[in-house]
Amino acid sequence: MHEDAFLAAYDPTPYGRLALTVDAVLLGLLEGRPAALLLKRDEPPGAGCWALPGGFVRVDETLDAAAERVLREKAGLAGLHMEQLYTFGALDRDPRMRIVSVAYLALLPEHVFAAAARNGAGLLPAPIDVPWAGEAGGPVAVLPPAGSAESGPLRLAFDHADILALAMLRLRGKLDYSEVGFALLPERFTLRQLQDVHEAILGTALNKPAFRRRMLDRGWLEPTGEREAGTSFRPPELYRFRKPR
Amino acid sequence: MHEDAFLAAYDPTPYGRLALTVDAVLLGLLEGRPAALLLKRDEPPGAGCWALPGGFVRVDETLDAAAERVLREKAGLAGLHMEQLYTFGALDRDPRMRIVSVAYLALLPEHVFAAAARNGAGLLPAPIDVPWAGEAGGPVAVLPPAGSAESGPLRLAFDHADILALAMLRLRGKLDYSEVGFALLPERFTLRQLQDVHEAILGTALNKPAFRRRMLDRGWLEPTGEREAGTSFRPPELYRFRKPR
DNA sequence: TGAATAGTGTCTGTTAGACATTATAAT
DNA sequence: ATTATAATGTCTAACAGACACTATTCA
Repeated sequence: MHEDAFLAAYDPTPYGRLALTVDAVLLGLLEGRPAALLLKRDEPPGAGCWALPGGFVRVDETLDAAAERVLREKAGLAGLHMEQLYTFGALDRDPRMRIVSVAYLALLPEHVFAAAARNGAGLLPAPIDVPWAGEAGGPVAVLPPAGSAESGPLRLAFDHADILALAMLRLRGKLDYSEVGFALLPERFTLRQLQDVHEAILGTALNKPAFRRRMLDRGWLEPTGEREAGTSFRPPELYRFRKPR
Repeated sequence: MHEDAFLAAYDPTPYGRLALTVDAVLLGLLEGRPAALLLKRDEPPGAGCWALPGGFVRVDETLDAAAERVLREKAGLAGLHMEQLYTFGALDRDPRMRIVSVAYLALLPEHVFAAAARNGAGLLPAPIDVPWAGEAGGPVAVLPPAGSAESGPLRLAFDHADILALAMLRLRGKLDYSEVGFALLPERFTLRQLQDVHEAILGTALNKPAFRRRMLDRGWLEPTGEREAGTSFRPPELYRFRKPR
């Protein structure tokens, strides 16, 4: 096959091997706080640390397909919307060899998140401590879930803390104008639950009437006519997310 | 070195070779309209088409470093801010082999853009026709510059039209709340020029008093006290961009 | 009836668009 | 003076935050 002028100067073989992986940030809510699914690493590098589910990109699959495969094989999940987040290419990300990783982000509804934590081998649902640091975001701390044997913030392998921090920042940025807030909730939810999600992700308190107005005016919420049961006070109405056309 | 459980199942070698490149979207303004620097391809694949400057990522350089090297070697430029845009991994992007490409975006001030077009071998500054298609963006058309031998919209090689379209969309999205609008202008500029840049990128007309207020209230503009020369009417004041602290 | 939260009405300050008006330089 | 554009003032509508108020269910 004819080499063209554009690429001829950069024959890759002399420069050695480079591997490509995908890492999946699987976000959900744990007791109303943002949380991620992590895998415990038993062996080096990063033994004893926690890591994002990930895997190598095969030569015959797209990046999106690799991300979906990781989701399926590592977390037992399928059919979720996954969005490419960023590609991490530091030289020393992995001590074994040069590995560039394309990070993906998926948001898991309540019950899906819980089910994945039960079924995915070794998956730990870990709350993310999101410091309020303005637009810049800042480093996140990942805490052990209640009842875990771990103590103190979890140590994350490789640059996975950076990846998680960027995922939270992206989520924050898209929260106000996109539908991501609904992706973390069950099919039917109350406005209070929706506001709790927003507050947990943003790390700030929100004004109740203004939040209600904004959400209802947007036209994405459909009242179900039903109300939440089991409260010891006035039961709130349940809403459903209706896709905007 | 000890293979760990997480990565053991995905030894990359059985899956064949995969190459990683960077492609640079170098945006500037041509007669007040957004434009990109492109390279003419003389040989297949994509002979006769235009392509973004790009090159393979070496095993001992980061993605950012590879993007800067491409900028230097293909466009003769250095010291520009480059931002990672997206990673493109379709299977048939390049007919020769599986190539995943990390796209980068750089914004070139007026004179830098013009100089690069003169000095970069085979670089063509091509105006981008940005259809106003709401938030979704839509496909862009790249037109030949005035005086060019090309006729009709330029044919772009590989998936580079997609990359350009995404770059324009990203630019649009960041225009209102970030400093990107200033990156395309010379050091001193008038408010009218700034508004023209915004209108060209957004594809819509903007309200003049509101635009002035918003820009001045933001505190990023410093009046130089000087005025533009050579006008046949009241000369506008020249402003300078002052970095927010 | 009290407690607790759901849900609403109203006021106010901020901001953007529309439009008219004034300012200033060249000819 | 005329002309063309710069730059500003003012009115109004939309919207968000603050806060108080009413509504509804269970204990």
